[in-house]
Amino acid sequence: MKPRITLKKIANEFGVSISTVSKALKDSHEISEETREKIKAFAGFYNYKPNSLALQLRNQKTSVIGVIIPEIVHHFFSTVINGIETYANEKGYNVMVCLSNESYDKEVSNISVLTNGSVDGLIVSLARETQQNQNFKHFEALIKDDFPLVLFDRVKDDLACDKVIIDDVGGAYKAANHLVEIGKRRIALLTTQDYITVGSLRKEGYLKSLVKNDIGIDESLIYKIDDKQDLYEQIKKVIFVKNPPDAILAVNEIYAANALKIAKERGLTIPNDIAIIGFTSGLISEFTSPPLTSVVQHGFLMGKQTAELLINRIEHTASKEYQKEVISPNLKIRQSTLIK
Amino acid sequence: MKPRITLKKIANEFGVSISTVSKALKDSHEISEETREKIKAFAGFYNYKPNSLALQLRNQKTSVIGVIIPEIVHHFFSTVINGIETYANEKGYNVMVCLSNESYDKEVSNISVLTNGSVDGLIVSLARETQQNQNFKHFEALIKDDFPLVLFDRVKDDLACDKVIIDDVGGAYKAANHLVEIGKRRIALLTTQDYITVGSLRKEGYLKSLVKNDIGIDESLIYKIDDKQDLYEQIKKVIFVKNPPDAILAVNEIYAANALKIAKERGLTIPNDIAIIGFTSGLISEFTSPPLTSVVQHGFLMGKQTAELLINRIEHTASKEYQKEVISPNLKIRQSTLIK
DNA sequence: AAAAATTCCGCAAACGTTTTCGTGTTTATA
DNA sequence: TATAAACACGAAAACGTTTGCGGAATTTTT
Repeated sequence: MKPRITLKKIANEFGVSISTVSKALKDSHEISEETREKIKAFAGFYNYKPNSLALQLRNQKTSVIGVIIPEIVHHFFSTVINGIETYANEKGYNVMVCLSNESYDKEVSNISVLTNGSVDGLIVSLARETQQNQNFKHFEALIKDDFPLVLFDRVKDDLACDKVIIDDVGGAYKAANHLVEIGKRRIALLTTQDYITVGSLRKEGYLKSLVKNDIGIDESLIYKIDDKQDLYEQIKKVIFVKNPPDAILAVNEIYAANALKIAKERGLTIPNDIAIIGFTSGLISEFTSPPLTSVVQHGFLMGKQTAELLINRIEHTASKEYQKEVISPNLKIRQSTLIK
Repeated sequence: MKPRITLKKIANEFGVSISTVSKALKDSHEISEETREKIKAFAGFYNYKPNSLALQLRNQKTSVIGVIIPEIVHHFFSTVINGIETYANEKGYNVMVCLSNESYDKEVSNISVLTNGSVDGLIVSLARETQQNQNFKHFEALIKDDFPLVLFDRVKDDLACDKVIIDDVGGAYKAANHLVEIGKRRIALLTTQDYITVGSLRKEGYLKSLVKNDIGIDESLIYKIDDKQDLYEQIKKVIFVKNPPDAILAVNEIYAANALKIAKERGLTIPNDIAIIGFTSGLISEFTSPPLTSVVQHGFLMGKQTAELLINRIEHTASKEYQKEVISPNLKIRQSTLIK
């Protein structure tokens, strides 16, 4: 790579000082018009751009936001990043993306790398492992130093920082109510292992709905899927039973789509024999047949709000108190729950 | 945010010079063990980390890779980023992601921002607008300065830089051949507007296959979809005709999934009445019914190779010549082309 | 006891920028 | 003609780090 042109080189070219060049390029009245013009012409010709690192160091500000997410090949997370990027860009920030790959160690090391001065603030969604081992020392250290930090989606409640979450309880509640309204009583829940916060919150909404609708809770209808094992086989055990449920609420799109596929394999008609709803973030639900009714999550909005909270923090326009913003999901009704 | 601890502060604490502190922390033999230990203890206690900006400025190296893609809410691009991130991380680099949103202006400004010293190299996939207006001045400027640059997927051939592309011609060729093999003759092509390179390359493969299989080319079977208009209506015109095609080759997943949906609406059986293949990058094809045969694109591998080329460039371990790596897509056969 | 070697540390430059303050020269004012 | 003002520019510090070199003090060698 060719060495970039600097103020010093321009200064040498004209036999003036660095400060003169700097001022000339900023159209300072301190510099004569003649000098100004020739310096600007020269700089323009060589496409001079101030070195960003030098500026960042001097101004003690990078205008970069660090984002750490568990994975990026995931419609929900990429949608959130899109929201973050959009808002951040409007405000003159760039985005540095790091992946924890659900690993605690990677999350810790990402945080360590990003907080060495290269970003002004951090947006994080917790790795699965972190949620599992409940070790938050790396975040507590940040908080102790008042480092601008916003958690989204997968958060830890007692950490003193801004948070943006989906109303998972409400979403599951709405979805389960909908299933009851179309006449279903034996509603199975396909959820995650307990330590995944969103999974247990959605379970909470599901239970709340059953109680409200005077439907007894049948623990045998609650299936905790293990993501590390074969999905298909696990979900098969939900449907290939003597007396299958008449509805399924799945906490994500993949579970729902698999359930749909398996139900059809068993010859059940949808939604009459069995209705299915999934939490969604992607496009799968739209293209299954029948298309799946879904709880949609507004990832873009979430990203924007997350970025907004963070930038307010960075620029000290935030209130002293930490905020927790809750985004309500929508129920998008499609044919998998549409009884004629 | 609390001010971070610096060498200077540690130096003041012990009444020694900054260089002494720096050396002590690096276990230099120039510093007495006593001084070394107390400085290290103090630094450790306050969790000292060298300021990355200062290091970057001094070393003239950021260890950051800039990535500019048209959009991120897209399975293919997020998979590529995943590959880039994985490889870059192994090599000690971080990744800064910017979105052009298919806009020429945004692409130009992203490049301008990223090349002001904040990244060591750039990975780009061209915005749609850039492909349209064929203006590559911003890249030519980079190339003139020998700035490390790698283009992937949506590339411009005559730019003098490394490139990684999918063998789109070969992929479409394979796919069309497969359709012929299962007995189809009236194969419609759902492609993009001409200026999208991948669209026209896939068209090329399609045509090549027809020629090879002695099937006459019927221009009326080639549909150029406009992404800015309603997909559903456009694709409807392909299938709701007097004499619909007996197969469809779609240049992306969404076109294919829509075609499938519409074909079913028209009461056609798949694959007997009409077989469908799509280029894919996402999960939709797996969950449609029947599942769609797809040309799969190996985005992760693409990302890794792209990052590898770039880092070799940055670290001068690359050969003088620019490389063009071609990744062959696979044909994943599913029920939409499986004739019993 | 003198010379040489070793130990321990500080100075200063370098990376590239901005900005305050100072200074010498020219021009305008009294 | 002396003084004040205006003009045009430079020096230097600051952001935080690394590192070659020099030097004082101590220790070892001859």
